[in-house]
Amino acid sequence: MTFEDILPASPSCADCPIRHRAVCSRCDERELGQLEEIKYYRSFEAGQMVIWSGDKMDFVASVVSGIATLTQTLEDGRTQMVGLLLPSDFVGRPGREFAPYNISATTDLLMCCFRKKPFEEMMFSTPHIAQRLLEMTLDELDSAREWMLLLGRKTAREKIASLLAIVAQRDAAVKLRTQRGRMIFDLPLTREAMADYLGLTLETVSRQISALKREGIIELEGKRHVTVPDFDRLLNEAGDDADGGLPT
Amino acid sequence: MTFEDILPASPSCADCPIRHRAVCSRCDERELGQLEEIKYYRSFEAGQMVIWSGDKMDFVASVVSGIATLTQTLEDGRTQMVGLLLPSDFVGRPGREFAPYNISATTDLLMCCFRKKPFEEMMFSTPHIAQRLLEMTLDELDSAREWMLLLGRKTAREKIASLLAIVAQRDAAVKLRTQRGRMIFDLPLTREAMADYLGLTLETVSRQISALKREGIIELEGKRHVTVPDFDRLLNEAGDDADGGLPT
DNA sequence: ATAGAACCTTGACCCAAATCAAAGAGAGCA
DNA sequence: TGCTCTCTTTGATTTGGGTCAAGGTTCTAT
Repeated sequence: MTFEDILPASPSCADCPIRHRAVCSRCDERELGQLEEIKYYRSFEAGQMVIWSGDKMDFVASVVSGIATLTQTLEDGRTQMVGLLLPSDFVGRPGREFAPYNISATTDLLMCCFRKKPFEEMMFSTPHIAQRLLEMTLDELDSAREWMLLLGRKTAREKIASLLAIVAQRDAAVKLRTQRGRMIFDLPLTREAMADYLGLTLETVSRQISALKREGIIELEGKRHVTVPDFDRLLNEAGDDADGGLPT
Repeated sequence: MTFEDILPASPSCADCPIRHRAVCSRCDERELGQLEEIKYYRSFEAGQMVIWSGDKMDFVASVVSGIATLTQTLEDGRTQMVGLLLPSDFVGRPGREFAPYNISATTDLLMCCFRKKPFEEMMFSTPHIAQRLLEMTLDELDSAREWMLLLGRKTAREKIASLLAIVAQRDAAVKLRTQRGRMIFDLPLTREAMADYLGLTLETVSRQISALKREGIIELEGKRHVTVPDFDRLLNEAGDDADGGLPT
């Protein structure tokens, strides 16, 4: 499976794997050629570490398929997820040598990587790429801050509803349909990973999901397959009208 | 009082008010002249709103003196601070038309503003400025994510200790001395503002400050004037060895 | 000086979510 | 078919921090 299977090609930029959130909506032939030269693929198994916080990170990358998470931990093991990488998301920090978080694959993961040095050189010589990167970073910052509001002020139920709403919307976006009625998708995270994302325990996550199910706000088939019969009703439980916004 | 009183001038860039965290460590004469043409000062009284979330924001700016906060709120009034602007901090979003958060002055505030349009033009034609802005935005993102760990996983006591440690370090940095022993500074925030920053209630903030005082980890004179007799001991209460990191 | 407002502290009580514990459900495999 | 491992659910109990309430401080204005 390649990114082609997951994301429809942009006609002007068919072979650029990071065209969706990154540099390529305005790439010309020369730039595409340059990107082609410095790109390579890496795949990871579910549970595998992509990079440890503090390690040297000599690439930037785009998620082709699978899910990765960015996490931070305290010394005693308490962990907080600070970002979730879904297909088409970009990760990497031009101008930074070391990774600031743990990045790990929660499912099998395929990433399209670019060597950092040449990527940076390209960025410095190509204004629209630097602009695009700044724009992306500002998007991430907005998402991180929206998540701060969730972590600091929302109840457990609101947190769960917000997460479900965001995953549902991301899923709908990937499938190229935006709807506000019935939505069906698979949760890409374990209860524990959700807990780490929301600043809760896994038991609380489980209980709140059960409660939403009991009340008919969601339907569950197995542990992961979710049907949302009425998206607006779910959104209503999320504590705001926020149209999504998730860290990275 | 001008920024000159607060921040030492960089010799190569004496008149550029955003030299410290923004664009000017490598500015040449021509660029300085351009900045001079588009800059203006705005002052605000304590409690005044600088801008409302969603409003058009046609400037970028640097804090000269005073404190400003970035906040987000839910419809029912629960509010979460997502950033704290201290002297020398930069605020603004090249390429964005509308403000994503409320910005308000918590003390009297002086900002050095640049009209956005010409600032952006300058950025697009000057590679080192775009790079510097990207770097700054990545710093903010790291700080926001560090704050996510605090909001999601730290106890009330650890939150307070973390905030005190950060304010102490920022204060020491402005005074151009870095120390790890005795530190003396004034809290720039009310108990309520601290609560909004930390995702707590003001009563809990007050109780935890009292507890730290009772145990001799801090000394208080009045409500705001703090002495930290042993900085390492305070840091120890913060739950990690983190060397600061605060949302902008 | 005095009144009022804004801010802060402390106490009593309560509750949402954490913790501790045990048992179910699926998936893979021998 | 049953075994085992991982993930999930549910129950019982505890607790950190929220809520409600009453005073205390400090500052400003008169």
